[in-house]
Amino acid sequence: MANCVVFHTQIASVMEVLANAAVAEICKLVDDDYAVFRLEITQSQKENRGLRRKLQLLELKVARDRAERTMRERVVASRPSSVKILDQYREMARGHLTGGRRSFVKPVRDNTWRDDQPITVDEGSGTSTQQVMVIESADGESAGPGGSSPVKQERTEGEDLQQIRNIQTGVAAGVAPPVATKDLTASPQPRTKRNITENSGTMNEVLKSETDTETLIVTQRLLHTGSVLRSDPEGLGPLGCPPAPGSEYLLYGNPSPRTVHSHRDSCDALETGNDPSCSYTTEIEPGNISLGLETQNDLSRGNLNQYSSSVYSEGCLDKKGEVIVVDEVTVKVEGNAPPTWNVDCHLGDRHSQGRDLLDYRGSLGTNLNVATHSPLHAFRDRVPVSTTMGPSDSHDSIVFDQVLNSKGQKAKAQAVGATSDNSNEKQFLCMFCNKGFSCLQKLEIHQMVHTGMKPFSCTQCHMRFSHSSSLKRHQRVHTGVKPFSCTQCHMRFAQAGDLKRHQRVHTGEKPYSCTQCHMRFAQAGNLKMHLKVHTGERPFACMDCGKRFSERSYLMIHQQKNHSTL
DNA sequence: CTGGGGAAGGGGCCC
DNA sequence: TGGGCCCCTTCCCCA
Repeated sequence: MANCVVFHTQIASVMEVLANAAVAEICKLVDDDYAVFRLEITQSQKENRGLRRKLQLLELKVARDRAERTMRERVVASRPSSVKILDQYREMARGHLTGGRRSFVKPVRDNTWRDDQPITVDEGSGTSTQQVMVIESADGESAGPGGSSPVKQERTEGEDLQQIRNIQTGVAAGVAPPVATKDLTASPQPRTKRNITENSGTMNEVLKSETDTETLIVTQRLLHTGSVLRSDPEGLGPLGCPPAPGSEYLLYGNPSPRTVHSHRDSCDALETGNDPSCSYTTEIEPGNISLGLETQNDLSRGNLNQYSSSVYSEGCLDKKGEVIVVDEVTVKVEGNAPPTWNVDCHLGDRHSQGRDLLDYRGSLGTNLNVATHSPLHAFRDRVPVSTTMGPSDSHDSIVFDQVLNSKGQKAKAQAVGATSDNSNEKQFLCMFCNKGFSCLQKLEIHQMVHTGMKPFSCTQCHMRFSHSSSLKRHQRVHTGVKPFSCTQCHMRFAQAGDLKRHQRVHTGEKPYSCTQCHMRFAQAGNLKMHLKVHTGERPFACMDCGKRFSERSYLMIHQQKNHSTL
């Protein structure tokens, strides 16, 4: 019995020891796990903080962009007709110039600047600057209290503000900066045209007949990837073509090379010795707009479309444009100006003929870091000013971004490679089809085929065109003008080609023959349609009965007759 | 009703 | 800026 008690006692003590050991082990495990968990939690919290910070930055950025966009829209909407504005340089240079340094041109008459003093914005760190030059008349006071114009804007990103201030203050060396850079919140200050004249002596060549009552505002906004006053990498116009003598591509600042220290990329091969460092301005003046800056020397040809054509389609020509070139154009024409040049990009809205764009939509990737020489960026980034733009803009912009982003790198590479070639022929290759063009402006126009961009819009309908001539021809649809009359009959046609085609009726000419039979046709389209007879091609199927037709019109007739519910 | 040809309307795009 | 060519679409007519 006593042994039994002793045995139990021993068992109890062993059990207790074991239990203690187990508890200690458990506690150790718990402590270890707790430490691990705490470490993980700490890391997660850090990640959360970082993400939250990023989110806040993104939200701020979005809000700022939205506010800016709203501001611009208000500006465009409320801009008095007598105001002449050269503005809207929004991130145009994004992608045009990548990395490296950006310089902007010293105002010629600014005494505080030494002639050899470059203003350089280092963007190597990836920080962005934006710069915008705004020239407007004092009439714009009506747009805001105290003459403050909502146009003037300054947008900075992150450290850019400080960078800009450093530039402005540092460069100006404590003296009044060459141009008035104002924050949106800054109280409006009266400006005089001296602001302009102080900026550049060359302005006076353009700013004729200014009145003393006019106030010109020049605001610089450092651009995201370059300056408004950035020198054109190729010494070309906004269309990339050399400004012809007499053209109004304004050389902003002293054209003397000693005053210009501009960023040059690999396109320098096309540079001439005289570095213009020009900043191109296209200034549009609707006919009813009284300008503070007399740049529209002939309002009688104020057909905006003509103007826009001259601006955008004749960059290679020796064309006298009524332009003050400070920057890109802001065009707003509504009302009685028949055609409208929309600065926003219009992607092809054709259904059957916009295949190029549609094809690209599907194949495009996104690369936010690519850059392109294509001024198409300007279209993308510009503020839509035409109220004719439909709600599809955003989508268009997205698509357009995709086009640009995915193809821009290639375009740049091609352009750079082309410019390194001193040959004057076919220097610029289309990034889509590799077709060569001798002029960047021609390339730009050609690339509208691929991008679907249609800057020429009809004010009487929603048709848009990539060529001004197409718009002009289209307008005969509205006017009913048919200048081409048949000498054999009384038929009249709006297009010369229609007349020529019609005359085959009289001549009996049928140049299109079927290879499968002996049928001949006067029109190629009719032959093509006829060929379906041989191929048995019937691509149009009725959704209700499955019957197939060779032509859509047959299908439509069939549906109307047999499935009238449609 | 369907299929097919003739002809015109109109836009894209190059030169 | 316009000419010219090409293309697609649409309408009309007829078998």
